[in-house]
Amino acid sequence: MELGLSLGDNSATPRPFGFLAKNREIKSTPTNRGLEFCMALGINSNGKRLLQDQERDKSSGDGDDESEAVKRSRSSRNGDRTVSVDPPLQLALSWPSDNGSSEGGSSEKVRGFDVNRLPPAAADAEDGAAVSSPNSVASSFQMDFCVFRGAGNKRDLEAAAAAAGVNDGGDAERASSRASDDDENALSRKKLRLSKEQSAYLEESFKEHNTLNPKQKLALAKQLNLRPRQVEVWFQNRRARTKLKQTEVDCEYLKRCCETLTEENRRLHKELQELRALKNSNPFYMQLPATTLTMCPSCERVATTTTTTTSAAAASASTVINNTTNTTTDSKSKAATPFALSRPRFYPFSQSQPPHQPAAS
DNA sequence: GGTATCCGTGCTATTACTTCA
DNA sequence: AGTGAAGTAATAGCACGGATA
Repeated sequence: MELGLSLGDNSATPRPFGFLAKNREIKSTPTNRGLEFCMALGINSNGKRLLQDQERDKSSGDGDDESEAVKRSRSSRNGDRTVSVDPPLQLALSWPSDNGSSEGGSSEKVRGFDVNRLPPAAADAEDGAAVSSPNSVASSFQMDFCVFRGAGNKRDLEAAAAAAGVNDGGDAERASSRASDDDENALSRKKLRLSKEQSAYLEESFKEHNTLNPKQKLALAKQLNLRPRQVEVWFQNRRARTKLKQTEVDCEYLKRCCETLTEENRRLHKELQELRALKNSNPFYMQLPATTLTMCPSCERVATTTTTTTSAAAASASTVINNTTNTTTDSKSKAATPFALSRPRFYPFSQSQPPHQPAAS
């Protein structure tokens, strides 16, 4: 198979960079379907990603154009001060079939293309000379292309720029070497799995602070030989996991709470019925003064006992029932509920201490 | 001082991939 | 070997706050 690479659109009049303005026009032209498969093939680590994106665009049809436009606007918006995230160089890739046939054949080849492998031509193109014509402007763009696309996305661009210092003379080199590091990662994985050491270290950092400032992010990334974006994503996902875990714990707690309250309510209702029945059968039975009731000093609630069989106790029991049914609306009564369980917390870290809970009465 | 815009960041939902039972 | 579930890296989109013009 032979790869034919051409700069600009396929029109007869080559205008090296005119296509940048016409990009979307080209893309939407049915006769240029092959042009969708352009730019960055095998040039750097993100060649794979770009190919995947193009493939996704292809498979999802024109419906994705809008989101793509949004993305573009976002990236251009975010990148306009430093560098454009849009590729400065667009390589139009044509796939001449052996029988010289149609675009169908070319798309078939596209489908058969292993995005995880460098195409031979591209592998040779690591130095940039193999893809572009020697006299073309493209070769002078090669470095920039590698550098900026290698950063991956907007946030990496920023991070890389911050790490290297945008205007420093040696930055391109540094960033470029980073990009080539990414090449290895990107080519050898579809999805990175962090090593145990990396995960453990990130976990340790997360224990100290569950968010990162840019400095910490960069330091961590450097230390773990990861991209800052990866560190950022890891922390994001870690926070999400923590929150999810907490939600599960909360849910479990509320469930238990509900069960306990239901059971207690049932019991008190039953007791109340018994007391009323007793009162009706014997109205003068043991009228004890209310002062015999005990009050919990911490929650300021009247403690009821199952052995109390006075009318006053019945009234008290009734109060308890009313209180328990209002626990969701009245915070005070909620806190005062004798069987109110302290809300458990998911503590991922051993050093974390649960908040102080008042002693249950 | 109020307003609009830009930018960075976090959160959430979702996807895509890997691992394991 | 095939499969579904669980775990998780990665992406996209949105909201919000701070900085600046």
